[in-house]
Amino acid sequence: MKIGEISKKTGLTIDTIRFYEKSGLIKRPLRSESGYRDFNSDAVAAIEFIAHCRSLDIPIVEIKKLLNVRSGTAKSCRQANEVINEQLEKLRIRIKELKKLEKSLAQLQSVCNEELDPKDCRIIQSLESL
Amino acid sequence: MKIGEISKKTGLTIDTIRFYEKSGLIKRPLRSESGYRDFNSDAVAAIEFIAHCRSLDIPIVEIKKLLNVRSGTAKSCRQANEVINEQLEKLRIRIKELKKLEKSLAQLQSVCNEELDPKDCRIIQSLESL
DNA sequence: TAACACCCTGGAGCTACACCAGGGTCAAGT
DNA sequence: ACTTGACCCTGGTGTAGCTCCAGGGTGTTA
Repeated sequence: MKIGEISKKTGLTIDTIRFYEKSGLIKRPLRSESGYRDFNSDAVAAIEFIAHCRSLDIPIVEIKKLLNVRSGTAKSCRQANEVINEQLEKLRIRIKELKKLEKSLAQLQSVCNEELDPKDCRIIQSLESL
Repeated sequence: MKIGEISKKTGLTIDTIRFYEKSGLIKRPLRSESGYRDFNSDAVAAIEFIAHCRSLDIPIVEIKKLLNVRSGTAKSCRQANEVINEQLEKLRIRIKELKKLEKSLAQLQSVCNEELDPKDCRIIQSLESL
């Protein structure tokens, strides 16, 4: 399969797929006579695997670990568990942070919703001291 | 005030303050004979304002708009309201996305918490197809 | 043979900084 | 006078995960 077909199949852009190759996430595919990349079905499956991981916002370094488990390079799936656990923990922390931010911004939003002279805007005033 | 003092006062790193200067967020300060930056109290207030905005995760381009309102360059505070509204909206969308992600990851976490042979790990299996 | 869709490489740009090397400055202590 | 240590300077590189671009080759169809 050519890169454009993979792109359509996975929803990743062509640039992204090339980027994954350059980052060592996927093996360098065979090339046609004209130099076009030619992906076999294993490669396609790997790329789809990666796309699924990215849709869960798993960072590339972590995906590499998952790929090691997937390929059987790792002897157990412990690393996969670790990756998911860590990601989930970070995500939950992040959500808490964002909720705090939401409160702060909502508070800020509430203090002025008119078109005042800048000097009188309580948003700006609040941001001075907070 | 020298940059190190500002740094301690605001909690921003020295690099960050220099970065704000380079990005045009703050005016270039006067220099002492030896070439050290020397910030006056207006500059300090501006930097604190920026620090407060960043603590709310407002991006630098948006902070520029707020600074225009703050300085009275804008005639009303409409832009400030817009910035806060937009940020809040984006934030709420982001929180929703992250909650979905959390569900997905939690689901994934639940399917395997052992040390299995990689072939048998349901985390990996799930990531194949999703 | 022209048009058009597709592919290639290498490099720059994005965000908001952090970090580094290599060098100057300044005040205090000996 | 000299050294030490804390501070400051500039310019450049690195981070994550891509996106976009220029300048060029390839392949198929009319």
